[in-house]
Amino acid sequence: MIERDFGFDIVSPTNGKYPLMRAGIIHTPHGDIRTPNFNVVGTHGQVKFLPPADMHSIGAQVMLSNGYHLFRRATVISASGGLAKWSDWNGPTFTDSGGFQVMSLGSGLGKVISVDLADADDESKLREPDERLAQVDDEGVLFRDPYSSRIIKFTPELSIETQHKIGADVMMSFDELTNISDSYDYNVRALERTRRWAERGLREHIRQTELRKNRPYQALYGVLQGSYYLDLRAKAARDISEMNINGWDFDGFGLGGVLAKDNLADILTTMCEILPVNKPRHLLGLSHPDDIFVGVETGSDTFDCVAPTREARHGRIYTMDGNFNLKKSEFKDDERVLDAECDCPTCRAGHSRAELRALLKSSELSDHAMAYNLLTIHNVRFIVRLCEQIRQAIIDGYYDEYKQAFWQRYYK
RNA sequence: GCUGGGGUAGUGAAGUGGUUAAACACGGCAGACUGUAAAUCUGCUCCCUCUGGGUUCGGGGGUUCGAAUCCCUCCCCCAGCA
Repeated sequence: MIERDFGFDIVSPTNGKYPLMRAGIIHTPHGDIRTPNFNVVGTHGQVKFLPPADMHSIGAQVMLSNGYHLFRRATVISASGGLAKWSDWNGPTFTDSGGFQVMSLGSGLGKVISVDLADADDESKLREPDERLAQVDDEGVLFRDPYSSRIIKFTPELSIETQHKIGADVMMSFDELTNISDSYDYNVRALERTRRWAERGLREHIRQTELRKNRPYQALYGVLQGSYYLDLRAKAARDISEMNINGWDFDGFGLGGVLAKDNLADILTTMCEILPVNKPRHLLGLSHPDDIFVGVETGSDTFDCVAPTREARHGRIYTMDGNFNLKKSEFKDDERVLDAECDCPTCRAGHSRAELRALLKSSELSDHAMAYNLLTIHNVRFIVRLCEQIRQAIIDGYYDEYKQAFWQRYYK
């Protein structure tokens, strides 16, 4: 049996009001991750407009990339010593499996991801099968690149093999994320498929781990689906946490496809009550403050989301008093920094809203790049700091007070 | 002064006798964004009492059933020649 250079320690006292909530430390070959933590998304192996030095300067702990997007470069990354070294981030890394793309390039193509239960069970909202860039069957997913027309058949085995080549500290099992409009019956079938894919992925993981004995151990998280159906969520939690092949099981869990905002707490509670306490859980794809609070309270340890980086580029700025759109004309002559209390390098350097707005709206590409960098630093720092403060509040026992104070200002 | 080209939304422009002029692009204003087909996407952008109605193609006049479009004249811009 191979030594697993991966572990999770809970460092917070138990909390009666939130029995599932915890602060902890995830140990990886590239360093410890203090949780709760926001993992910054760098799909293609680097965070857009946030180079490694900036990542470090704002206290980011993890970069999360994607095995699907890095598929063609996996061999090069492997030869360069793995994702952490290749990207020059040199810290802990996660990779996603490509499972999200089953939905984003498939049934939900071209649409904003719906989190509205009004769209639930309404199959008319689904993309027509022949228009999709991702076609699912039991074997795997056929991805079509719209630019090159290249076709890749992604299977659980290929996803895991690719993620092993990329060499992130934590990998995700290949799952099928369903659309909120998919029917219950479809979700039953998709969940069973995801369960079989998890098992195939775990087998491949064992094989790859033994093949790459000289490399640092890469943890594999099993991903749970089930849409907003609590019975399916419970089944997923049992199936994935009980999965065991020759003594091998999952090192942690990815909570996937949690799109229904109205139902978030119930979905997460249902899963985390069943999952073993001593393994870390990653809540896939969410980062709005209210989602993080709910996630933390119901037992999630790490988070990731494209929103802080994408919204920064689009001029949506996070502050303690809520968000604002920097592109609005009212900020044209606003000499204040983005957020008076912010400790990010952008705010500390005194960049004003007026200046940043001008850069963002400039016709010069180099000005855009400057604005994107400064704004991404700010937004990501906001979410990273939120997680740091939540962690401290959990450990020191004032979580509820912290949450109330934050909530009253942010959602006033 | 002469010759030629041209004046159409904030800007650049399509339209060159006949469906309701203003397509398209940029700019402007607002919105969206949750495991990144995203430095993206959507809407609005002449005026009004706005589910409708009205005014406009540099100014004036003319030809015609009908003119941004043809003619005359004036003004302005650009190029060349004096």
